[in-house]
Amino acid sequence: MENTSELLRQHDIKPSFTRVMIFDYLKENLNHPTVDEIFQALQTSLPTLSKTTVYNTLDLFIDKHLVQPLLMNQQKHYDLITDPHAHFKCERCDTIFDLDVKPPKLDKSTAANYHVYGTQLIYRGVCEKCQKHG
Amino acid sequence: MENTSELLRQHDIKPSFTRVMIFDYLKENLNHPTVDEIFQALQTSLPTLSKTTVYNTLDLFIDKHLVQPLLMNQQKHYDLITDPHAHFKCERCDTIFDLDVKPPKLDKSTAANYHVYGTQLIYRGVCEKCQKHG
DNA sequence: TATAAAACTGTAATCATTACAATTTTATAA
DNA sequence: TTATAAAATTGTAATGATTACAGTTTTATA
Ligand SMILES: [Mn+2]
Ligand SMILES: [Mn+2]
Ligand SMILES: [Zn+2]
Ligand SMILES: [Zn+2]
Repeated sequence: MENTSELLRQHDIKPSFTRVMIFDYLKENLNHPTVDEIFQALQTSLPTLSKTTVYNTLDLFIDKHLVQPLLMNQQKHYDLITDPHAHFKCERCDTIFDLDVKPPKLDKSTAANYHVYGTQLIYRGVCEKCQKHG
Repeated sequence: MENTSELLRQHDIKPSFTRVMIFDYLKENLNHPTVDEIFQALQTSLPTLSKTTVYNTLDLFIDKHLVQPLLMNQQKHYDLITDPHAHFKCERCDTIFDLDVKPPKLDKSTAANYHVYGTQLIYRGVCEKCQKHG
């Protein structure tokens, strides 16, 4: 168990109470929550929380490369950047599953002209449950 | 040079004039255009074209696995499915560059529970031009 | 030629995200 | 401590890409 405040400071983020709460929520919920899910989950412990703050905080985390946004059709999902892994997006139920597959690193010659922050490997299709149901 | 009408028919799409035009535009413009770009480009040759038709047609192409949507923050970009390749998204100028890298295929055991339509490998970062500019 | 189905159009509604001004909290210095 | 400035947070309004939908045109079929 790591210290969130220290980790945020290491990434040039002042660890306000709200920011720590949002970060810890992401750490304990690696199932790619949306802004609404994060907002609703934290409302009881942070009654004055504003949805704008959730947006701002997540954008800050993304800027500092602590969080990766997963763009879905309807709304963004957020994933703490931990071990490199791939995702499977079900196009029926819009669930994002983790896959234990590492995205390939760009070789030097291909990456020569780019400054690469992060990598996403996404498989699109239909999950088992949705295949059965129809 | 392939015959578009025939190709569409092979994918259960009735090759209307509008659909062929939109498909051919995508074939000749592999730079990941948006709906607005497609719409504006085709307006001169199809003066009565509606933006809704562009949306509907692209959704149809996606359903039939002819086109892959690339989700950006602001709006969707569309890429004809041809040779497997990766993308680099510049987070400053929102350009999507093609990379000559093949996304890895899921091995049988990992893909056991999923029906995989397509794969996306996306590198996020800053392109050369944006690095220089600031 | 009549009828039905499919394709297309135009406008209105949706809704996640952003902009922005006001307020509260936190840091800094007299 | 107290005053002042900076940063963080809030709440509401605006934005804008996408979708819904009803009406119209085109195409297929009998
Ligand atoms: Mn994940
Ligand atoms: Mn491409
Ligand atoms: Zn599913
Ligand atoms: Zn750029």
